[in-house]
This record gives sequence, C-alpha cells and structure tokens, in this order.
Amino acid sequence: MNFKLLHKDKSSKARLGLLNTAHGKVHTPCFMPVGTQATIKTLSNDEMEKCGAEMIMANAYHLYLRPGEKVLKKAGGLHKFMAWDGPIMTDSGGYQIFSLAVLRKIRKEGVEFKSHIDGSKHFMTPGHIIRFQKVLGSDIMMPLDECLHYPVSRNNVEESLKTTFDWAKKSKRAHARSPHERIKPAPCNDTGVRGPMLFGIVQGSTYLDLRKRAIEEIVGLDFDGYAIGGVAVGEPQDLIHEVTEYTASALPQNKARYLMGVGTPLDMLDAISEGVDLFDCVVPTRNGRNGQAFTWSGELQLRNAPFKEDFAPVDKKCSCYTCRNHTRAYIRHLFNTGEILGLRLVSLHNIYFYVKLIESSHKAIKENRFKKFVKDFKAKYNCSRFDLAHERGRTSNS
RNA sequence: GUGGUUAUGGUGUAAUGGCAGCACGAGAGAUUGUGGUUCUCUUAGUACGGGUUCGAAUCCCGUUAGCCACC
Repeated sequence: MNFKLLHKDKSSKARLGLLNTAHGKVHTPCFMPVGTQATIKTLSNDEMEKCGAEMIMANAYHLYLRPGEKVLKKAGGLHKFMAWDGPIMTDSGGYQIFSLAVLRKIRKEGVEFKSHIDGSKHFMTPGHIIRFQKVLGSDIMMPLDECLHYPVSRNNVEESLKTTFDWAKKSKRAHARSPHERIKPAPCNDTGVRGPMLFGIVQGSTYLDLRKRAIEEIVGLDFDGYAIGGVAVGEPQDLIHEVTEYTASALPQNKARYLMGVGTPLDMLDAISEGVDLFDCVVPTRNGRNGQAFTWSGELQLRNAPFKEDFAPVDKKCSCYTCRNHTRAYIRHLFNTGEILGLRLVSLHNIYFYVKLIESSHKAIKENRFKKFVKDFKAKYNCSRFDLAHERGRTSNS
C-alpha cells in the first residue's frame, strides 16, 4: 500500500496519513508548493527544505515545451535536473492546454494545440503524457483530463466527462505498459516504493450527480489515489466547499485525496476538515510576488501605504528567515523599487506559513480538536482584516 | 538692466477661441492543477491678477518664476 491512513479526527472528517513515494515519505495533509517550470519561483531547494516542504509540484505541459524531452532524458530525469531529492508530483498539463494554449482541438485520441510560447503545433495523447511523466521520473503522475471553467452547461459537462474518463482508461493502460526503470529511488529511501503512482481525476463541475457518476467510473479503474479537479475555477466560495465536501466524502477511505489547485489558507482548512489530504496552489508564491503576505492574523497587502513606516516583522508569530530579519517597511520599499529580493522574501514567508499551518493542523487532528482549531484560526484571521480596515479608516478621517 | 521665450495633475506631455485628454507616478482591488504578468477602479491640473468674448489653457495687459541672448 502506498497510502496509510493513520488517524481520523473525532471532531471533523480530517485525517492524518502517510504517503510512500519512491523519493520518500509524505505526511498528509500536505501542501505542495508549485514549481511549474522545475523551480519554485525565486526560491532555492535549500530554502524549500528549510521551510519544511516535503513534496513539490511540477508541470508536464511546461516542461514538455521547455526544455523538452531530449534535455530532460539526458539530464537523467527531473529530480537530477533540478537537484531536488524529495518527492515530486507532476500535473499532466491538462489544465494548461485548456487555459494557456491556443487553437486547441479535442479529438477522441487526444488534444491538438498550439504552444503559448512559439505557436508551434503539438498533438498530445494520454499515453504520450504518461510516458513523458515517466521520463521526468515523477513520483505521482496525473493523467490528461479536461478541466472546464465555471459556469458550464450540464450537457457540456456530460460530454467532457466522457472524454476525461476515456483518457483516464488510456492513461491507466499506458502506465501498465511502460516500464518503471527510470525511477531511481533516493539512497536514503526506505519506503519500498519503486515506481511512480498514478492518480485518477474526478471532474463534473458543480453537478453533484455527475460528480457521483464520475467517481464511480474513475474509482472503478482503481488508481493509486484520487484528485478532485475542476474546483476553484471561478465558482463562488460556498459552491467550492459544497462540491469538495460531496466529492471527498464519496471517495475511498484508503486512498489519498488530492484537491487540485486549492487554495487559500481558509479553503485548505475547510477542505482538510472535509477529508482532503493533498493540496497544491500558486497562491502563496504568485500572490507573494505581488506583495500579499499570509499571516496568523490575516492577509497583508505589503505594498499598501500604511506599511511605509511599519518596522514590525511581517508576522510577529512567524520565525521564518524573512520575519526574523526584515520589516514590513523594508519589504514595501523593495516592492516599490522593483527589487527582486522583495519577491523572494514574501514567497519564502508564505511557503513557510503554509507549511506551518499544515503542521499545526497535523497536531490538532492528532489531538481530535481540528474543528476548534479551524474555528480559532478563522476568528483571528478575519479579526485582523477588520483591525487593518479600521486603522485605515481612522487615518483617513484624521 | 534690455530683448526674446516659456508656464497645463506629483512628473512628462496633448487640446483650428467651443466637453482640459494621454502616459507614468501615487492610492486601492482582483489573481486558486503559476501570469515577476495582466486587468479593474480611484486620485489629481490650465502659475498669479485683470481684460476682450456668448464662450479663454488658447487672444490682450500686468505680476511672478524659469530658460536663452545681449550689456
């Protein structure tokens, strides 16, 4: 078994688990920082390890276009290429083909699209993408799927689900056919896992009965874990949680559950209490590069004027490198002057915060008080937002 | 001192006598299987004082300030 369920919280559906991969163990719930192009933007591997990140995410679509299969094969796989020894999950690129690439044509066999970089034409089948992820040496592979944006008609979802299911079957077959020898376990690896895992993806937009059907079909194929896809693609907050809760609770207990592309700290805590184990999201890094910091007392837009002479750390309760050494005023200055260090400092803090938030969740789940943990966190998180708005109101009135 | 010339948001610039516009800046917001990207919104101006005119950033007079040339 690749996934072991260790404990279930008694106050919610939250769970603790252990995911064994060819490159080491992953404690779930786990947040995976996103390193689309074989790098967590602006951060070094050393910094990621110090943050405590266990597994990272990369993207087959981007790496297929650049640097390409030839380079990655010669490099000896993605782990060697980017010098990251830990577990790596790779997204198939399904999402990118539908969000970035132009002129895409979906056929039964696969998808034809033009590169968003140079306009070159490509044709990808589910089999190609599985084989490429094996060249990468991915620990957890994702199959090609179709991710629809919200809102979308029921008819379109039904049609799309047929394609995604068909591609899931083909991915599964391609995985079974091709050998695993490209995975070389890390020297210290004691998980006994040799090959890559393949997860199945559940789509179905916000139609719960279609989700139900998709779950039955995908679970019937028996994947190593299951992903909830097509969530947080433009729908309102309450729908995100309704769909997540429904889908998570209908998935098998003994397999890892991965909520794709989510989310904010609040989204993650809600999803954990609904029984989700894995997350990836660009928010801590992308928003970090735009000056938004996540803290135990709320979100800060560090470019905002009130921080001009604020010589406190980003978060008093945080012990990351950024908070131990620098002030809000300094970081605001770096953003205002376009200095690269600003992007790095906030990205670093946000990743550290996300990892620590998840670690605190582990403790709370173990002690069966996760529901209260979430309630307390939310109270402080929203309270701070109010305080800041209140302060702003006061300064503008005076 | 004399002659010439110029003066438009914080900055740089538009506007045959007829709705003062643009860019940057500044202030805020958005971003969920990556956009260091982009988008949205807000802010703020005819140097000062007179005159001509239905109507003046625009024409006339004066003041102030800057720039150029000549004593």
